[in-house]
Amino acid sequence: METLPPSHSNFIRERVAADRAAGKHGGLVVTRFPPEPNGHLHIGHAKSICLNFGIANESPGGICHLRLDDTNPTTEDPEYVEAIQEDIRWLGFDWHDKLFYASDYFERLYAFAVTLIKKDKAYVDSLSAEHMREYRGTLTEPGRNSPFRNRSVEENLALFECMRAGAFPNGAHVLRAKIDMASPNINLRDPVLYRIRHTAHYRTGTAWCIYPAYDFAHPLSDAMEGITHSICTLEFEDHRPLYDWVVTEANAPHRPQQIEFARLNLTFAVMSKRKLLELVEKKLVAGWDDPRLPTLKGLRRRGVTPEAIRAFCEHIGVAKRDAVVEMQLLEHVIREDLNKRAPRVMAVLKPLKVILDNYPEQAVEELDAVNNPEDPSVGIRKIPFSHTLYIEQDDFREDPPKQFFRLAPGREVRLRYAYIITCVGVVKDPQTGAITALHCTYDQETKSGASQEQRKVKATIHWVSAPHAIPAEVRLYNPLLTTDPSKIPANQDWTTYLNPQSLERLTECLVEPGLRGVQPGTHVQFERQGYFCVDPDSSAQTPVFNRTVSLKDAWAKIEKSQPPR
RNA sequence: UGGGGGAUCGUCUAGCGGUAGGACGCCGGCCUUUGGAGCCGGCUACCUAGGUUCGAUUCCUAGUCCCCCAGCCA
Repeated sequence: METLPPSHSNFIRERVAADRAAGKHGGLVVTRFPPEPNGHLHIGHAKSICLNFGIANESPGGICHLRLDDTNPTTEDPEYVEAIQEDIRWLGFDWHDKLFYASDYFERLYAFAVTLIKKDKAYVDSLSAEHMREYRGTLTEPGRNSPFRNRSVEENLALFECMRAGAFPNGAHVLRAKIDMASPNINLRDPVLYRIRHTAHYRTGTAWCIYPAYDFAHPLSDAMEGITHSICTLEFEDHRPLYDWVVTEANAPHRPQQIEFARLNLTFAVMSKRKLLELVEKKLVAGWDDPRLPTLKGLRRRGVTPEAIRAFCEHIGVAKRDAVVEMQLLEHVIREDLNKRAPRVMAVLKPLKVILDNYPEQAVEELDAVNNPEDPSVGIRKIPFSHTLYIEQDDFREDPPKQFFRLAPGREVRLRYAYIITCVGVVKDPQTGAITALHCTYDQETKSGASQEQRKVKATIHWVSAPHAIPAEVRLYNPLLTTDPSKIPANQDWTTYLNPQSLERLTECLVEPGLRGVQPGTHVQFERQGYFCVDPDSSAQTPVFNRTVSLKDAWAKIEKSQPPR
């Protein structure tokens, strides 16, 4: 095979294509993305969104519904409903007018339940939760029938009606499917279909005090919407017989096909809803949009574009085996995307003063700098150059190790878009011995672009002009976890694996003057350092930058592999 | 342990009885006024054992290992 088909095929797309070819569902493709509004979307959801919307979009006449799966009023919140929609739109997908709520189906779902009761396929059980658990049996032992399993259809109908009417307290009764308490598939041992919850729902208010369970509401919602392919994650695989049972026994008007795939796992990332919520609630992170989180809001604030996320989802593929994707792959697609679009600028994160002894003290030159070597159409800009500059502390070594090409006493480097300079002196704090400034000389003949200058230097470093630079804050992010989440023992407090260095705030940074007043959300590359995104915390005087991802750093690798000196 | 799934380079992922491919990563080299980007080359894989077949990653059998299920969560 020489080239991959457009939009990497996978076993699900193949099945959908085969169904279409066979004329199943009249050749129609209707998918759905069914989040529960009890948390914010993360990159794992993005995989599902790309799959569901992607498949629909590439099928003629195909459509993907957005359905808020809001059947549990105790955990859900309208705040999430809005946020979910915002995130999906931001990712670049459109459900058109196909926005649905499971809660809108409550009346019809109730009718389906009545149908089931009338067929003697469901009954009201009055066992307590604890007793029900005992009656359910274990993985190896069959369950036992509830003593209430043989209630008459009439009694069940009456009881269920009373449940709806609010005659009973929470937990007094449930509606159960009547399937098989001895089934080797535990999900088929008379699963709960409805439970009593005297809790107001964010959409239906107090209209209901009984709420349908996932296993009942989901297949029927799919069926009512005419979903052809109901794509979900692996843990629902052994619910599929139940899904099919509900559709059949409730006499649903349509039979969707459930297909399961493996959810996304990412190294060093917190992906579980529970843990994400814990981080936010315990204020271990700044909020749902903390740039260290793999939430869509966090990634966006960090500076990851929707295009990069979609490319990532394309790269990781879709299969049924459990997999943990390396963070490096995400970083790669982010760099690939930002390399093409992010304008280059110069910023010094940890400044070291450089005095050019032979440069006129009051002189200022405007130098030409290329905005993006990958995109000539964005042109050039002017940057000021003067007698006093700042360079990166990391770009100078008093005692340079092997293969360190940057500045050192007696050595020369090129200043990007400017001149070649030579280090002629080191100023130290007499007290601490810390290096406070460098004296250098510049070579007038080596001005960038001057055609006569052929001299090669080993390194080019970035800089800013001291009198012109503006102060900035830069936030560097490192993995939130010190290990893969899968390697954390279940009996241990996972928060002990939080990386204390996950956020590094640098407040003494200096950036080139053109960055004054940049709009939040702007992407830039700080030359030689990485891609950064302007944070909403920025003020008119002081921009704040989030490091989206660093540039690949060949020197860091060399240095790491060198024996310690 | 009953049931349901899954095992292909370090990591993702292709393969659909005919030379095991791609991406990330890693290692070299070229190029370079970003140690960036780009370009070139290299590295490493079919869970095990049998069987069917001219030929098996693919089909069959028996194992092994991993994941999921005992919520009135989804």
